[in-house]
Amino acid sequence: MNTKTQQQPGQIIDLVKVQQARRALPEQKTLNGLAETFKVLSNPNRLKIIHTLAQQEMCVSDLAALLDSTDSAVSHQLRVLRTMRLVSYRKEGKMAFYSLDDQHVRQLYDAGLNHLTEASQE
Amino acid sequence: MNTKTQQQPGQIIDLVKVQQARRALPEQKTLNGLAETFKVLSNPNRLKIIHTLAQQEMCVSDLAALLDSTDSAVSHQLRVLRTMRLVSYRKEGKMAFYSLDDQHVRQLYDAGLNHLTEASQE
DNA sequence: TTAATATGTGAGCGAGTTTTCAATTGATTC
DNA sequence: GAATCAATTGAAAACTCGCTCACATATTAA
Repeated sequence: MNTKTQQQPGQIIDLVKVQQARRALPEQKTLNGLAETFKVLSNPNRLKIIHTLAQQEMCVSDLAALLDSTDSAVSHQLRVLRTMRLVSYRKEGKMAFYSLDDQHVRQLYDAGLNHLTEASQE
Repeated sequence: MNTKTQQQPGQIIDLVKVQQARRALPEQKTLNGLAETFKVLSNPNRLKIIHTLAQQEMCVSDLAALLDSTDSAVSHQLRVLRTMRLVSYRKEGKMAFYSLDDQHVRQLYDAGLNHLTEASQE
């Protein structure tokens, strides 16, 4: 009659393997944090910001010029990075000078660059 | 009249700094590739898949059970990973056993985990 | 005070992503 | 053959992202 075409969970093939794999996984909270960290690095414009601010501080309008973007768009991106505590800024008059405030992200960025160049050599 | 409230490019403050920063940036192509690589790691379920397949092969329905997801959703994710050549699989009867096929991603994943745990210790 | 400039913000739109749903394929079993 | 099962697929729904636009805020200059 109407027993629905079983798009339900699905059958487990090797229960022991699944249980063992589940134990080997990091906590969900950890994975979420990790995904968030990678997500912030998953956009070319944010990568440019991170790359640049790792070397020197820069104000919003100069970043906008560098990225061929608008002040507003950059400001939105900087808010994301600020919220994640990856950048900090100092105010000078009407200007805000941003700089990178997290070495881990910087190292991940470098690791990514290295792996990319290594991978392309194969 | 109607001179629009200057949401245009915006004024450059320090031209030299912008030019110098521009020279220091990697090529756009490189940044796009880098962003792509990080994007694949920006989802908790894909991280679980990568973590698991780095240690052992597993079939689709067991992965679905492990992720508390459906066979279909997992199959879609695996197609993404397959397209990026991060996983490969062998067929055995009606089952497909997937495994990780890219050490770079694995290393980036590990680097991310390390940095996350280091960061939380501060 | 008025104007100009640098930055910040909320709403909303279009594009992209991930899941769901329904159906299909290919292998196995009866 | 028909039934069952693992996996895959295509389309649409649901959700997320990054941008633009219009406006707000804050500082400085006239």
